[in-house]
Amino acid sequence: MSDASDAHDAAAGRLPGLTSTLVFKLGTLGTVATDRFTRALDAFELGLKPKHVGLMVALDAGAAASQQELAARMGVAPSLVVSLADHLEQLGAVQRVRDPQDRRRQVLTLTDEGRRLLDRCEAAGHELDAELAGELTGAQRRALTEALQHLAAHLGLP
Amino acid sequence: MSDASDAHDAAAGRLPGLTSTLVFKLGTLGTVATDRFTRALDAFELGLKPKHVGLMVALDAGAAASQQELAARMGVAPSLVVSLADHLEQLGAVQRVRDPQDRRRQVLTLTDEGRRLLDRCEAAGHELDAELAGELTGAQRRALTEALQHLAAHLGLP
DNA sequence: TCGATATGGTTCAGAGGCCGAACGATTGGC
DNA sequence: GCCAATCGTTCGGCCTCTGAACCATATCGA
Repeated sequence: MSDASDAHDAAAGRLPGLTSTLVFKLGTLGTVATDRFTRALDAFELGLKPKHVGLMVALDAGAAASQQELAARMGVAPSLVVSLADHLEQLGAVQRVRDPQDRRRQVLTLTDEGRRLLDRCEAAGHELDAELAGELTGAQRRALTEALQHLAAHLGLP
Repeated sequence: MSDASDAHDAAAGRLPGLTSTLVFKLGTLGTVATDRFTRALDAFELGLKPKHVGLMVALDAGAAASQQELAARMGVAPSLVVSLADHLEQLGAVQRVRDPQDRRRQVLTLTDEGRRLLDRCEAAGHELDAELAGELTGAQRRALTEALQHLAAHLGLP
């Protein structure tokens, strides 16, 4: 990890710097990414925020789940899931069904409309990918995706 | 990017999924990263948030700058820089000096105390890096850092 | 069977972060 | 020497998210 820029910093009497850190890079690039994604969603004019999409992804990922389970998966307060689900239900993207086995639980499922919406989000995601990583070589892009995949897996994320 | 998991999804009648997207990965991992960094800063008990560190990094990166320039660099409203600088000044990490050439401008500089503080943040960053990427091979980690570097450079970030 | 306790969902008030519109101080153009 | 532009600051408000109530339902124990 001692590359040319580090050597330059050292010559200037400085440490490598926080900017060479993984957390820092991930943090800043993460904000940029969600920022752009937010704008792309705004273009849909459906009042969607990244968290709405996060909920749909969580729904799509596993078996039908209660709102509490979803909140846990998303690392978010259950009360937030309520409002997210409210909005998605209003859009017809999500369906709330009382679990007959336990009538306290609301089982959320993605409707066909929700699938279509999620597909649109995915398309937007790919566009942004091209925009972001357009100047990376195929190999670089592959390495990046793979490394991020490892990281996510290591942290127990989707 | 058609790998095994994509093939699996396709077999299940699904598209590759938003989760295979770069924006999505960057977004989620970015939140995790800033989340952990925030907690690390909390341990300092100085009331610091990632944006404070961002300001210090911006100060450290270039020549002495006015608050407007810093706001532009950080992609943030000038009024926010005021409160960030207020707090850092109160900690003795930053110094405000009126530019004699243009007495409207406040020139911010990092004090020695600020440097020490920034070093502590960097140390925390490296700890988190070890925690995050501990299970990656050296080559993977190098590839990741390099790719993120490319991305950041392409977007005009530090 | 019935009461006590726990759990899922919802509502609501409020904390926290951030922006945009004002405003005073200072500058540069004419 | 006035007028417009610019810098920093203050302040009001929006938006997001959480935690504490609350009702409905379920489970446990006697």
